[in-house]
Amino acid sequence: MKKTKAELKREQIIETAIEIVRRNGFSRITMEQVASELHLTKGSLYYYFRNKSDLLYQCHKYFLLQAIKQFESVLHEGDDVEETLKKIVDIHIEKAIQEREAFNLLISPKDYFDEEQIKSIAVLRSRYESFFVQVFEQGKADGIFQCKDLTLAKLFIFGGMNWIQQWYLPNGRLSKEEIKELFFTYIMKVLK
Amino acid sequence: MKKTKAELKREQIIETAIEIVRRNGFSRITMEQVASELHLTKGSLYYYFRNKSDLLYQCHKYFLLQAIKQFESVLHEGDDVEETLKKIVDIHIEKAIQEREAFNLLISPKDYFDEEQIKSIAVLRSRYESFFVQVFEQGKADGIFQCKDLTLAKLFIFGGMNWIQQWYLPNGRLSKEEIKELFFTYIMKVLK
Amino acid sequence: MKKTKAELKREQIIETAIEIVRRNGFSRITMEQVASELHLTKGSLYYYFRNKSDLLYQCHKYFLLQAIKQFESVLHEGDDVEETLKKIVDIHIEKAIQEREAFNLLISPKDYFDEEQIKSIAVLRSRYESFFVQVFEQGKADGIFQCKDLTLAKLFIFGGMNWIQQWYLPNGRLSKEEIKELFFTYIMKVLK
Amino acid sequence: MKKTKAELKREQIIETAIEIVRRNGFSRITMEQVASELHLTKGSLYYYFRNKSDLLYQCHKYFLLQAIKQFESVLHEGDDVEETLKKIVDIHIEKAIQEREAFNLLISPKDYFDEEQIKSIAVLRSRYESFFVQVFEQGKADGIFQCKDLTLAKLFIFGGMNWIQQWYLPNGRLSKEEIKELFFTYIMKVLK
DNA sequence: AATGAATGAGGGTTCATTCAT
DNA sequence: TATGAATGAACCCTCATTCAT
Repeated sequence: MKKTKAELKREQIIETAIEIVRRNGFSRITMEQVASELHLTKGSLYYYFRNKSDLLYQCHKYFLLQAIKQFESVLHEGDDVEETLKKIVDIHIEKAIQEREAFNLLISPKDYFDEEQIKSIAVLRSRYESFFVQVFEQGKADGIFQCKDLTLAKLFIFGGMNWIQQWYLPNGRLSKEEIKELFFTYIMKVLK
Repeated sequence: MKKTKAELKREQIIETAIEIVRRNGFSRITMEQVASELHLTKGSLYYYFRNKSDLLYQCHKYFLLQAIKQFESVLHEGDDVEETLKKIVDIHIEKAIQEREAFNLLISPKDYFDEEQIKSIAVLRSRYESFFVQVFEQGKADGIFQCKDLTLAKLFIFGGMNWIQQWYLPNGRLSKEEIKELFFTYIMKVLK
Repeated sequence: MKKTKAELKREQIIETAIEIVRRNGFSRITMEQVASELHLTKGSLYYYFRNKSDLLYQCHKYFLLQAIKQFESVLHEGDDVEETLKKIVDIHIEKAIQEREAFNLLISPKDYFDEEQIKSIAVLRSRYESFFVQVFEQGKADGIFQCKDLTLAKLFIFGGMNWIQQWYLPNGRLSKEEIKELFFTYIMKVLK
Repeated sequence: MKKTKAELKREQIIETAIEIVRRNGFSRITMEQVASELHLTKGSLYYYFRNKSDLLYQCHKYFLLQAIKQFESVLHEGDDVEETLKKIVDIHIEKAIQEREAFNLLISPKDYFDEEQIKSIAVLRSRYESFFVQVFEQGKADGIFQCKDLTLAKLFIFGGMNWIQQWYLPNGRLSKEEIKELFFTYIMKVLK
């Protein structure tokens, strides 16, 4: 189970790349930048990653896995449906706000990756989203949620939350907590 | 009120550019491509637009204005709140689906434009969104909507709708019409 | 002796071009700029001038002729050698300072023009310089100047004066008048 | 104290660039040309220099430093004021004649560089000019030179010498040596 | 493992110039 | 006379990628 040196280095590069995305935005990251931040040369990166797309894909994966882990620990707390939902909504919104740019690693790049990579990402995404799905289904089973087509509702709700990234400003009219609170009520309304 | 030749040409270029965005995506459009598609040389474009950013900005504007016009004609039909809302939701969703990449012209580029342009876009965007806001407010005045914080709700709802662009597939489980129907019910739930 | 309309327009263009050189520098003038300042289009300039080089050449000529006229009126005042020299030195220095950028019209562009134009400019330049030469020769005839090789001395002196353009600053240690005064003494020293 | 390979290459590029300036003139050098002359691609130059302005700045610096070195070795010969002056005047004139276009690296580009670069160039220039200043001051201290305002005189003299570049022709009436000789006498006259 | 050096394809921009109307 | 439209050649610059060492 031990990681090889190369694997550790690979992780280190990924973490640095994510950090850069966080700071400079997804679209503005360059191989040069990643390398120099690690005191490496551009060329060296190609020892660890086939190309830029590959590196970005790994970042994507890494970021999603981290988020999944967070969700898992929440689910283990065994709260009731509503409490659990509140918690994972809070986490997701927190990410959308806090990570802003890196959040794009969680959501889009669509046409950036090849077939293979997209498939693999799709799997992880759906694992990520499954936490919401599970809670929704549980709520349905418990008779709390009567919403038609929970799968579509999930997409609507995700959209609402992810969109935050587009408009949120630190010193806006509402505090982060207020937003979370209100969004939760909207989500509950949709589901009920 | 007649348009000069140059203005017509400018529009033609804008339409071509939008078409290219539709096909290839917002981030992959080049001046070269726009020019060649119009049987012009790169240089000629600069007769009509100061630079790429200017062209893209004009596209943005053009696209938004078109959408606004559509909304206006709907509003003039003078239906009740719910019917009006259904109509503009349909239009917006239709755009998100039909335009896909060009839809990005309606939403994001954030850091691509300069101060001035961003301001001007902000004005148009808010005009676009104001159609929703009006309906929401009317609904509130009519006592139909009890939702707390309609401004935030609007953002939530927009997010939900815009997100469609990310997941919609022509031959998915649900038809376009079914999606519109269901989304409308979600939206109504949020607002009530 | 009347000037045709076209000739007048040509002059007007030349004057505008010189004005632009004055403001923006010799190397940064564009046809576009000249045209727009005259409320013309680029294309129209080519009705009056074969090309940019031609326009610039005409400016050169125009500027030189003006300077020559100034000198002529001074010479007609019939002062003695030293007084005359002081006057034309003052005028030349004044130009170097006041015109700065346009002054380049008086001195260099070397490799900008074609054979024909260069020859023609050479003639005018030498007419311009001849005022100095005349005074020098007169001084020699009068026994005031003993300097070896007045032709070379002239070049040395011109260089000294023209160089002002490179270092002069409006609020420098010395006033314009002081500079003129001192330079005149240097020049006299060289000639004696 | 050894130079790295990269530094050597950088020097080689600089030397090539200077060579091109010598041949084609300061204003007509292009990155493309520099690259092709070195059997490199344009892109490669950007490995060594941040941009064209940077390359040209380095050329400027290189050229000035070479000239300074030459002066230094002359000063170490410990001649008297007049002999030293003759030597550095000869060197300067030699450069003005021999280098012609490249000589512009020594004098003008004014508005081509950024603040930082201009400052750095100013320092080197003043170091270059300081050799003349030193000799002038020594001459004054020795009672040989009575000239008023040596600083201004220096500018006058520099102008006279630099101007050579504008008019010198290899097969002119006077040989290089004659010019140097006569110019020296002019300079001495100004200073005395 | 890592580097240094080089590549090459692209992309944006400027501008003198042309020419039919 | 003048314009509007278009051209095309030049140029600068970026960056992912390669590869011998």
